Amino acid sequence: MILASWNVNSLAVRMPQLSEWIRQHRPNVVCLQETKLVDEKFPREEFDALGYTYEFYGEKTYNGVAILADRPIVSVHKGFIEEAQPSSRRFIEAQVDGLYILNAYIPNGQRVGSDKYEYKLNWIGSLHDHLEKQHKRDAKVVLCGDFNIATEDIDVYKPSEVRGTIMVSDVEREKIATIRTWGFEDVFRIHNKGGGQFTWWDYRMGAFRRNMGFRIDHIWTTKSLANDCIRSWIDKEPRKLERPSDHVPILAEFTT
DNA sequence: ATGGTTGTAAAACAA
Repeated sequence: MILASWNVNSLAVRMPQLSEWIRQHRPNVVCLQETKLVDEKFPREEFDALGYTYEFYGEKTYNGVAILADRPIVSVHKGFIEEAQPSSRRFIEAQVDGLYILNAYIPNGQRVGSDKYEYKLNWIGSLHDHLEKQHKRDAKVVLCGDFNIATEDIDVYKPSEVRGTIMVSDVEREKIATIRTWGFEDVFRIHNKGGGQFTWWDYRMGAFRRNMGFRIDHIWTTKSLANDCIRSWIDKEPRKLERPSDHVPILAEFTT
């Protein structure tokens, strides 16, 4: 089974690219973030035509997540049981082929020390509570999505330049480490030991051309599923298209 | 330390 995660930064704008990309790669499960669509506007017919089932949790203008699969999606839950603050639509989970698929769009946090940074930390706390209450670390669980955190220095283009700033600050790294130590492994990192492999480049300053990137989109799995993971990779190609998302897809293949 | 760009939506705000 191949699973992909992609922050499309507006599904309305990116649908033609996503549709073509799915046709080319036919991943079995696709987790999307930043769909920026109310549920009424979710492009059901286009995914029907592609032969995918879907579950989505969207809102106007901001956020929004979705799970697509080429097989049935069951046991869907939208949002957490309890959240630090009233729900922005950033989390959806479901079961596909007996795997628990958790799709997260972790808040960006804007600036270290800001109210939004505090919200980011609290949101991750709510995710931890949710895992404690709803999941078992000995089950086959995938947590993927846009984490908005580069977990190690090799996940950024120039650590000395960005140290302490948003997505790399120590406090948020420690916070996301509480999620990892709950019971996850970073399957991309298991299969790719080197640096310079990124999933996001700022739209500004020719960041992509200069490879000024960050690895902030992740696929983490529990131990038993990590043992089933035979490869994981990033597809940079969509970032080269006209009018790209600022993120690219990350994928993982499981024998499961 | 700002500013650069994109998306949404109609002036800022989020990223």
